Order: sequence, then C-alpha cells, then structure tokens
Amino acid sequence: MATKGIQSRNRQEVTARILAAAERVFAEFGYAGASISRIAAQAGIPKSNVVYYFETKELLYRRVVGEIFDIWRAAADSITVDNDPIQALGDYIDTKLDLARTRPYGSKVWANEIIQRAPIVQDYLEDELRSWTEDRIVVIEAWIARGQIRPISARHLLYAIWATTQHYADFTHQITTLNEGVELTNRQWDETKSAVKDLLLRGVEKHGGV
Amino acid sequence: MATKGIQSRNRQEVTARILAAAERVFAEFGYAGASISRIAAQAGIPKSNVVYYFETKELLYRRVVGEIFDIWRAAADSITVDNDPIQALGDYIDTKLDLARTRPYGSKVWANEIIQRAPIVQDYLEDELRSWTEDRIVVIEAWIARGQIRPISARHLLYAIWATTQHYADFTHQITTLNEGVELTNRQWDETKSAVKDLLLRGVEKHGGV
DNA sequence: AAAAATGTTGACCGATCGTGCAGAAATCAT
DNA sequence: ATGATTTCTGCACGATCGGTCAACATTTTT
Repeated sequence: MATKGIQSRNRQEVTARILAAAERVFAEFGYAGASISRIAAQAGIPKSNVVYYFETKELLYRRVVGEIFDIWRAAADSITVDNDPIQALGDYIDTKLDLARTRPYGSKVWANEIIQRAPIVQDYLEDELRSWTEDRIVVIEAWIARGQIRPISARHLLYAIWATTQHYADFTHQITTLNEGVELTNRQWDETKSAVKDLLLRGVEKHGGV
Repeated sequence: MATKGIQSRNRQEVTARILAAAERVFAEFGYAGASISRIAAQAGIPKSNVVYYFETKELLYRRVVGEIFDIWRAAADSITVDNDPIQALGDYIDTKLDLARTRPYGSKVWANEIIQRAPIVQDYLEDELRSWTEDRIVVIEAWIARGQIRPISARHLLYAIWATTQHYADFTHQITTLNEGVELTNRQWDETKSAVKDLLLRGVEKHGGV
C-alpha cells in the first residue's frame, strides 16, 4: 500500500497529533463527553492506535493538562523582584492574553477540570500550583514593601489576572456572540490587552492620576 | 405502605428537588458526565421519576440554565443611569460575589456550557444576553459622557467584572486548595469583596488618588 | 364507591463507552 | 534473507447511557 497520505510515520509526530486532537476534544466535550473514538477521528487514526500510545483515557488527559500547566507557568517568568512591577505585570497580562488566543483549548480543559473539583489533577494543585503561587505572592509583597506599588492584596490581584485573562479563552464563544457573531480582530485583541491592563493595573500603580 | 420518609408529596416539591440535584450534578460532572440516574440518586428518587417530570435530559438542563440566567440578570438591577456609578458597580460586584458563594453550581453549569460553545442554550446568548449587555454598556457610556467616571471600555469592564466574580464560584476548588485546603471564612469573603472592588473600581473612579 | 387522572416504579432496549487482545503490517537488527 | 521488535488495527467484552413502557399506587373527580 502507498503511504497513507495524512498519516505520519514516526512516534513523535503521531503522539503530537493525538495530543492536539485530545486538547481540542476534551475542551469541547468535557472529560466524560470526550470519547477516545472522537479524539481518534479528530486525529485521523483508529481508536486502537490512540490507546496504543497513551494506554488509557486518563493518562492521555493528564498529559494534556500537564502541557498547558507548563506553558502557563512559563508565562509568569517576568514576575520577579528585580523587574519593574507595572512592566512585569503588564507583560504577564499580555502573554496570558496571547495564550488565550493561541491556545484556548488548553485553558478550557483546565477550567473544566477545576470546575469539576480536579478529580484527575489534584496533585498538580497541591504540589506545583501552591508553591508557584506563594512564590509570586512573595514577589508582589516585596514590591509593596519597597513602596513600588500600592498595598493591594497580592493574592486577589493574581486571581483577578487569572480570571480576566482566562475569561477571554474560556468564554470565547460568549464574547464572539456578543461581538455580532464574528471573532475578535487583531485590532480588537490589541484593544483588549490595553483595556485589561488599564483596568487591572490602575488599581496597582502608586501614582495613578486621572 | 407507609409514607416514604424523604419522599415528598406534591409536584412542586419534587421538581424543586430535582432541579437542585441537577444543578449540582451538571456542575460537577458536565453535561455528558451527568447521568439521569446520578441526578435521581442525588434527589433521592428513581430515575424514571426524573424522566416523568422533565421528559429528557436536555429539557431538564435548559431549565437549570434558565434559572441561573434569570438570577444573574436580576443581580444587575443596580446598573441604571440615575444611580451613582461606583456605588452601583460596587453593589453589582457584591451581589455577584454573594451569588458565587451561595449558588456556585449554577455558575459552573453556565461556564461549562459556554466553554463547550453553548450547544444547548445558544438562543439565550443571541436573544437575551446580547440585548441585556448592550443596555448595560449604554448606561456605562452615559456615565462616561456625563463625566462621572473615567473613559474606560464599558464592554471590557463588564467582562472583567463577570470574569473576576465568577472566578470565585467556578474556581472555588482551586482557591480552596490555595487556602491550605479550607473553605474561605466569612472574613475572607469580606476581604475578597473589598479587594475585588478596590482592584476593579480604582480604574474606573475619576478622582482615584493614591 | 366507581371512574378518571396523576404520580411512581422496575424491567428492558439499542447505542456507545473504555479497554483487552490477537494478529497483521511495517520497521529494524543481524 | 530471516528473525526480533515495534507499530497498527479490527473485533469482542462488560458496563453504562438516555429513553420507553407497562404495571402499580395514589389522589382527584364525579
């Protein structure tokens, strides 16, 4: 038989396509609603082949969640004591909004998992997310102690940034519907970045005038 | 046979219990993962009885979504041109955070539905949510035209309020985990309200000083 | 009290689910 | 070229799903 067109030849390529298909299907149908056969169809391969590479649905799901978690963690690299607070937080918001646009499915998978009380990835929360969050809170509070920003609640500032940026990924469909049914343009995404930074960081700046 | 203990006698009581059980189960397992038998078990009645009152899973689901939508809509009653902007928006945030605490399951059902591109309630979005949103934007822009608040983006302000307040409902599990595994106390909920209003409304106030 | 209407329930159906498994096909090692 | 290893796939399984239905219980109407 001739080479099968779409079908790729090596392990890495196939697993990558399965992971991409799984991220999308898990996002659009939830964990329970995402059947292996639907993921396989999305990837263009038989169901059994998905199982061959990932063994179980749960293991495949954990790989998808782990990927998006790592990406988000890297997005906060700018939040360190030595960077300028407004610049660093602004970069963080920009990066997360870029991710909301380019990787919306991963954000949705994460949201689904947390909404359902993290039945699969609770260990992620308790190990990695907890210490990661505490580290960032320490940085923000150091900024406050130095008098670089207003004494806001570091924790709630982080939550507000997460909530707002991820909203543009998780609720894309609602936002599109309220945008007369068409996806946001490049210009509108730029306006979104400006508006979010304006709204969230004006409460943080020390000398924010009118 | 003697009366069956938990089992109630009239239509209204049974349907109310089914709706409450369904809201919870739909939130915790998603639409696909929420089986009728699990909803029935949560309500303490046989599966067939759920079907008797609501006919299909989809019709039951629409009733649940419709309920939470009506509640949210009522929460924005304070947003009118004649009210003080900061007071009105602050009340809206307070009310939505109260709802995040008292009706978290409804918020989660809504989030799940939008994440999955509103396969069931798209008509809600296009009919009711769209006009409702435009009305509120008109009010906020009237405040700006009158010079009562800074010229921020009304639309993105609404989105930020939605995102942040609903985050405390949808991501309760994550917030609890980051709170050493214990639910927020009354005091912490009060702090949340203050922090959210401080962060979001300082960017709105016209004469927000340091 | 008889009849009608309403409420309740367990048994059952076809479809789909996740997964195990045997064997075919392809690739690699010698 | 031949055997070993890896990759790929169709089939079968027990379980669970949403929904139907007929029988039974209760309440309401006459």
